[in-house]
Amino acid sequence: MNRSTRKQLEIEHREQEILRVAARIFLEEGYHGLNMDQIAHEIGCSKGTVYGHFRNKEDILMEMASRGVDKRAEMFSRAAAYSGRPRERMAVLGMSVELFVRAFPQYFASEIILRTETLREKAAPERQEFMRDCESRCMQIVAGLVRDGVAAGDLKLPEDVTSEELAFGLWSLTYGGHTLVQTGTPMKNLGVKDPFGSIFRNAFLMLDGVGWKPYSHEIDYPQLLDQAAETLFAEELKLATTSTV
Amino acid sequence: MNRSTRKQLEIEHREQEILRVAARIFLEEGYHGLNMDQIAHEIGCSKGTVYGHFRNKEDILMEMASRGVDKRAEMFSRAAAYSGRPRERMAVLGMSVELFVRAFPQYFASEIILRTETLREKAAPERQEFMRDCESRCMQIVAGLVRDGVAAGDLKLPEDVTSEELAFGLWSLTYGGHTLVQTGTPMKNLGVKDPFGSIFRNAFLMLDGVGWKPYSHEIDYPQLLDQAAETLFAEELKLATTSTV
DNA sequence: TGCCATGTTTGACGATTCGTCAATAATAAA
DNA sequence: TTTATTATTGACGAATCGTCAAACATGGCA
Repeated sequence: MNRSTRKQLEIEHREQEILRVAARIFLEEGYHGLNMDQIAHEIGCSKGTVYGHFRNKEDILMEMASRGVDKRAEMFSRAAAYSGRPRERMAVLGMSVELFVRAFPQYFASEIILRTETLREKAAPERQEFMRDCESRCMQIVAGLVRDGVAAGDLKLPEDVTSEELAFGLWSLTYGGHTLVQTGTPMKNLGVKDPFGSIFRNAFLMLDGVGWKPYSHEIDYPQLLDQAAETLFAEELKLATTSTV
Repeated sequence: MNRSTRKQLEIEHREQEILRVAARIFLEEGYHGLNMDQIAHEIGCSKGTVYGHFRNKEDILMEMASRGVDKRAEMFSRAAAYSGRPRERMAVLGMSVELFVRAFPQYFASEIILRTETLREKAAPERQEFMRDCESRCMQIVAGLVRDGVAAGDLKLPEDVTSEELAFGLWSLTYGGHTLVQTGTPMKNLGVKDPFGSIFRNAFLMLDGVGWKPYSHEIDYPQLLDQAAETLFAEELKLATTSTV
């Protein structure tokens, strides 16, 4: 290994360090608590060096959010490749969203804050682009599962609804639901005892509404999901349970 | 009118002015473009005076967001009191959300940014409380409509779904959907030609899924909604169309 | 009217964070 | 060893924050 490569590696390693430290600070101290001087201080380099990697705070958050969505896309792939009928695999995919949000709250929180456009656009264009790619991949996997269902004859889409539009609906519902939950909205007081389960059941209503078989009452979904969680997402499951307790 | 009352009115009037100016700046320049010095300068008073009304930027945004949700609750009431069967009224209510988002983009944008908890909690506790009240009222109206449907025998809730949980589902779906749309997510590229319509149709799928009659294909909903928009929301409709063009 | 008590407004101030860039240091090539 | 290139530093100016002692306005009273 020559010197130039070693240096390269050191620089790449620092990028990971910046993100690791930033994620911790962001989770603990929030948007305003996250600042470039502290990051630099904690990883033991100067502010200028941090700015060599990222344009600003939002650029760091965008990288963090993208990695989250990238991770989610990867979880979606695993779910989509699971055994069973398309709707069952969709249920597993839905479960993976909950697992993701609980296992990586910092990723999800960075996604939420970047839904404000004027913050989002402060990030480097390449990172914005990468974020869109990751989101697109997630959409494609979900829409693909819908198409699988159609191909298998398990559902017939209404003529005014495409598979992408149904995927968009599921995305809206889960994004919105988990955001409302994550933001201390006092769901308990509003009569929603089990918000996570509720998001799930509402997604099921949507799929029932489009006539996607087997309907939610026709299969023992809880058992299916427990099984799949153990098999496909053992690691994330562990993270999800430790980070909540 | 004695002088002390006049002074009172002047102070209250200034609070409106602050919000009016802040909304404009926030819409045009975003979160970081909104700053206390500029607000003070534009309404012609000192910064200290602005701080007499609001603790900080987030406090202003919280007031703005609350007024938006309050407005929405008021629109919901009108929709819920419209003529027709409960599901038809629910459709009208759903339409009012789209109208709201398009007519008052600044209100909705402030709601989105305050979904980040560390920003939200910088606002004065009373304002946070007021915000929760407004949200709760919206939920109650929606859940009430669901109960009306049940009472009318138009739907039977599954035993694991309460009317509040269904309302939460609709809230998640519309909040999430409009947020994804409002944040330059390139829906067109993702295969969603008509995002607003898509949110609507997905909500319909959910209601179909729970077996709420009359089903979406059984009624001429577009005609119903056009009619209701003219009758109930003439003013908002005008705002929505001018602000988009 | 003039004077005082009360409440309101002001803007200068210290503190914090941002993002830059000329100077310095480290590394690779000759 | 010398030189060229590349990476790192941290002091700096600019922007914004939130505060508060001093200045100002108001209304009641002699």
